[in-house]
Amino acid sequence: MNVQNTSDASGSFPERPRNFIEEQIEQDLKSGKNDGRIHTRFPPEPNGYLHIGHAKSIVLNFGIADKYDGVCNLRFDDTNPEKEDVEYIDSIQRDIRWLGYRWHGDSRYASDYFDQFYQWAVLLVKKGKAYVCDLTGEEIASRRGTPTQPGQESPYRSRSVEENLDLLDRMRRGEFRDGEKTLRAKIDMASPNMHLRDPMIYRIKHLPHHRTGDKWCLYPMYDFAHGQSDYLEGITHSLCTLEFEVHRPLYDWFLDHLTEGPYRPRQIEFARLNLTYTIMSKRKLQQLVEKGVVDGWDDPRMPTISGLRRRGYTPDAIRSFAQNVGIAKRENLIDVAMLEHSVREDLNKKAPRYMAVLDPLKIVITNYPKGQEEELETINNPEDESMGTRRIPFSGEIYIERSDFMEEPPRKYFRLAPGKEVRLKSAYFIKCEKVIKDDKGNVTALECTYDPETKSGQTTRKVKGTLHWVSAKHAFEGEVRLYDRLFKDENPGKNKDDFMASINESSLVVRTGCKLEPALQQMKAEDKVQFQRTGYFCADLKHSRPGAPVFNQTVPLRDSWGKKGK
RNA sequence: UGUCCGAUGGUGUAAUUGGCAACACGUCUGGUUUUGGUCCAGAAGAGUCCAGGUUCGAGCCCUGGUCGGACAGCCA
Repeated sequence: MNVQNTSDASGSFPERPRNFIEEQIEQDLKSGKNDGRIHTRFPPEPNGYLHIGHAKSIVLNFGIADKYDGVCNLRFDDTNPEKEDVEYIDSIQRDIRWLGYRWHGDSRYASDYFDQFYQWAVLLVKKGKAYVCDLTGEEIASRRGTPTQPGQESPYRSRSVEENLDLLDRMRRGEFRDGEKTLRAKIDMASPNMHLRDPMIYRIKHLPHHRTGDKWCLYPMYDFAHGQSDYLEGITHSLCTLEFEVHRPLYDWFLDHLTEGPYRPRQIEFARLNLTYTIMSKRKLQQLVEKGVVDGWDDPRMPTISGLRRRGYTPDAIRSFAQNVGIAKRENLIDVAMLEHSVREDLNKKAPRYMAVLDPLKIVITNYPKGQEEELETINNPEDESMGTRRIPFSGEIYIERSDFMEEPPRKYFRLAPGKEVRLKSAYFIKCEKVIKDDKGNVTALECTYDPETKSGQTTRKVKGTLHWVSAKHAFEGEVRLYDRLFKDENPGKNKDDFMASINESSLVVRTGCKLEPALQQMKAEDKVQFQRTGYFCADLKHSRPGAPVFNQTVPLRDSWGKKGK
C-alpha cells in the first residue's frame, strides 16, 4: 500500500485551476530552488480551537505538500504561556487528524527552539543590533509614533554591548519583574513600516510554560520566533494570512542578521476566510463559550472544526468546501450556503434514509384490519444500491408531519387535505376522510382510508404527493435538535465588538417527542442519516445514550416548495 | 497627509500569461422521480472600479485617480 505522507485523502478531488500560490511554487520548482524540495507548515497558536478558517489553511498547506511530493509540519507557536493551554494542543491535533491529514514527523513547538532564539538574541546584542530597554509599556507606545508620523528613539538605545549583554543575562536569570525591561531590535524608529520601529524581541513573564516549565522567565515575541522557526525547520514556503504581509520585512531582517547562506523560507500571504452570518475570530468565539451563549467550543452551532463535526459535517465536505472557495488576496465574504452545499453533496451519497416525524400528527386508518401489522421493505439509499434495503413496521395508526396536512390547502399543495389522496413512502395510498379537532378547533388527528391495491411496488397508479410516516405503535420517542445560524447579521464581525447584539436567540430548537422509526434507535454517536424529506441528521456525540440517540440537524434538505414563500 | 496589499455577475474563484470573460454556489424555468431531495435540460445575471495611454487587439501592460483592507499589543 502506498502510504501518504500528509494525507489519507488525496485523489478525491477533481483537477482544478492552480491558485496563485501554486503558480509561484511551480516557478520555484522550475528554477530549481531548494533542490526541488517542498516543505510547508501549519502553525497554530494553542490558545483556542480550530475553526473553518483554519481548515482553509490546513487544506492549503497539506494539500500543497501532497500535490508537490513534499511534507507539511505541524508547529505550535507557543511563545505566550499566558494564553496557551494543553487542552488546545490536544484539540488541534485531533481536529487535523480527523480532517484526514498527517503531519511530517512529530508535532513541533516554537518552544523547542527557545535556546536557539536566546543565542540569537545574544548574537544580535553583540552585533549592536539589539538593546535592553527600560521604558514602560505606555512609554514605548507613546514614543512609537503613528503610521504617518515617525517615532522617537528610546533613551536606552545606545547602551554599550557589554551593558546590554549583562542586562539580558540578568533578565534571563529573573532579576527583574514582569515588564521592567525588554529586549528590542535596533532598526529604525522612523521607518514607515511600524514593525521596523525597534520592535520588541523578548519580554519578561514570570510564568511557567506548558513545555519548558520554569526554565524561562523570558519569552520571545511571535515576530522573533515565527520566521526563525520556519528557517530552522527548513520550510520552503510559509503560507499565511494577509495581516502578516507587513511583518515580512522584519522576518527577513532577523534572518539577514542571524544566519548565513542564501536559504530563506518564502512567505506568501493569502486572504483569510470569512463566512456570512458567522464570526471567525478566536477571541470572539471564546467569548461565546465563556458567556455561555453556546455549549462549548464544540457546540454544533460553532464554526469550529469540532462544532462542525458534532453538527454532522464530514471531513470530505469540509475539504471540498475549502477547495471550492479558492485562494486569493482580496477580502472575501463567502455565502454560508456554499458550506451547506458541500455537506449536502457529500451526505446525499453517503447517508442512509430513515423515517422521522418531527412534529407528529396522528392518523387512524379506519379500513385497515384491527390489530394487523406488517413489515414493508424500503431502500436505504436511492443514490447507492449497495446500501441495501430494510424493513419498516406498518399498522393502522401512524404519525405524519403536521405540516403535511392542511385543511384549506393552497394551489399546488401536493400533500394531505380533506378528500385528498397521497402516497405513504414505501407503503400505501391513503385518503383523508375526516378531521378530528379539540374544543378550540385545533386539529388533533385525522381519519383516513387506505387502498390495499396500492402497496408499494404493486401499483402503476400515480399520485402527486409522497409523505414520510412512522407507525404509532412501533415508533420510539426521541429528541431532535434543530439549528439555525448563530447571528442575524450577514457580517456580524464587521464592526469591532457589537457582534453580541446580533445573536440569534432561536439558533437552537430542541424538539422532544419526535416519532422515530425503530431502526433509528440503534444509531450511535456520529452516525449520519437522512430523515426522509427533512434533512441530514447526526447522532450527537455528547447527548446520545445507548438506545436513546439525540439527533442534531446537520442541514435541511433543499426545499423548493417552502421557498416559494408559501 | 506614511508604507504595503487589493478591486472580474448577487457570492467566490478562473481566463493556457496580450486573442470570443469561464466554472462553482445562489436565483429562475422545464423534465424525471415512491424524498417538492437527487438527477437531467435550459435561462437570467458581469463587459472586468474610473480616466487616459501602448497595441491590429487590453480583465491582463503603462500613467494618474477612486474605493476597500492591513499596520500605532510586553497578542499571534
